[in-house]
Amino acid sequence: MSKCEQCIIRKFSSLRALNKEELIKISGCKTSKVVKKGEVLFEEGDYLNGVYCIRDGACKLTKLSANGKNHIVKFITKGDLLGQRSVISDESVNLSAVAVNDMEVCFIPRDEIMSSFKENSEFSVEVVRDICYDLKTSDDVTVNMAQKNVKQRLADSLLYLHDTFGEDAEGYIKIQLSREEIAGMVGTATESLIRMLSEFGKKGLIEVKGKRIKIVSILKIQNVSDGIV
Amino acid sequence: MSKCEQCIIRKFSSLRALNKEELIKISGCKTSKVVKKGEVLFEEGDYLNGVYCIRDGACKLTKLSANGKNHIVKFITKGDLLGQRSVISDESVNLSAVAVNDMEVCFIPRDEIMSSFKENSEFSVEVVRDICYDLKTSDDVTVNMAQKNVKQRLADSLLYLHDTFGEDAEGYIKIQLSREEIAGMVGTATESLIRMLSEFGKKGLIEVKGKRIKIVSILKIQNVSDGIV
DNA sequence: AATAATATATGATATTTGTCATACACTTCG
DNA sequence: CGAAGTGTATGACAAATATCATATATTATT
Repeated sequence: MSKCEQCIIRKFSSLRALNKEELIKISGCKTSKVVKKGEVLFEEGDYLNGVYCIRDGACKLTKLSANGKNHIVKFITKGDLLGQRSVISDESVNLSAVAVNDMEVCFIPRDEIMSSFKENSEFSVEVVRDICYDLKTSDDVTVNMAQKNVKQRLADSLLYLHDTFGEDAEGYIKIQLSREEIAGMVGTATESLIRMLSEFGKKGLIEVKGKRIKIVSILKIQNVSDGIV
Repeated sequence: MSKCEQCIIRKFSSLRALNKEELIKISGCKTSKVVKKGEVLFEEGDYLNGVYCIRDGACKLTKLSANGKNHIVKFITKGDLLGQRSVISDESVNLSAVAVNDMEVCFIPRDEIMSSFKENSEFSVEVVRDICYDLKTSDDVTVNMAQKNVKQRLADSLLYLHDTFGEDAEGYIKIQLSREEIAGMVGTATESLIRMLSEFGKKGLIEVKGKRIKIVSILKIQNVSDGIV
């Protein structure tokens, strides 16, 4: 079993604030596992008894909406921690987590996290800072969802994907989602999304090759997002 | 100056987890003030050096959207704490706070909050629990904003207002907002909102008298929110 | 390789929502 | 009291978006 003290991944999350003893203790009780693309880490309503540290791969956090569509709220990628909110507030998770590519994750039991949270104020401040950041972001997204039209929201989603996953050698965003999934991020009908994607393509904002999308001009997409025509 | 140890309001927020010494210390350095309806507590981008404890009245938290409209994200009312996110994560606030009726608030300096946060784990857990709850709620709202149509969102907003402010003797929701403000909660044009309000009125879901709104049937409004026609 | 299943694309049309114009109601303030 | 300003309401129309139908492409399965 790999040792947390030597794991670089922890440096990317609030786990960086843990001291050596804490890391050794966690090493002893954590479990590692592989999650294949499409597999479910947890579902809306589940209670987690620990947090996941994402060593590789990514998952989507989704919520089933009132009208039966799966909305992708955000993606969790390599280096991120998953499930802190639920563990700390001792509530069920409100989102489902599904792998969007093959993942490698470590599971750290609840008790370890909570004891560090209570005893190591540097760690607790870090954790809270993360959650606060998420809250701020979520409020911003709420406003965008409420006030922007579908075209603007698609621009936002493309920028978010680009930001989160980066580009491959050819400049394509390093994640492949179905049109239905993207529609579920934007909050629109799949057909509408497809039309808008090809519109963006025709206008030279993006290049589409199957499921792969390349942003031609970040600036132009940003202008669309800001409603600058 | 009133004493925090004797103040009942603190029982409604995470401040309930503070011990007597902490409360006495806060009593000595807190300031109280009255904020008149329409006055601004802080604006998007400000740095707060403390948190507000709302002793009476309410304020709206708004954000200016890309298209220039003021979106009301939520209301903060009697008993709530305001500004913890910004203080703990040491970032500027992302929302503006404007009184929607006359308020009485106490201001607790940053240092007091942070020292209790670091030393009193019961308090820090409470604070984080609150922020986690807000995060969960915010994600839920995001999904609703993205997936529901204007009619459903209006139903949600009415239920939220009813929940947050309660009813007066005649059954009207105990807050008076302009049509423009409600439109800014729902994320729609003011004219569309006005039309929909009168549609709700004609269908007997609500009763409207000037700025005062009465929900006739919570159940029916809930059905609208759920898209059950 | 052929077939089935699924995803993507596009047209036609209905519905929803936004915009602009205008009218009316209500407040405020000199 | 009356004028000016603001908020609310409504009609007419335009634009955005959803829905349904269907075609075509892509992937999976045998």
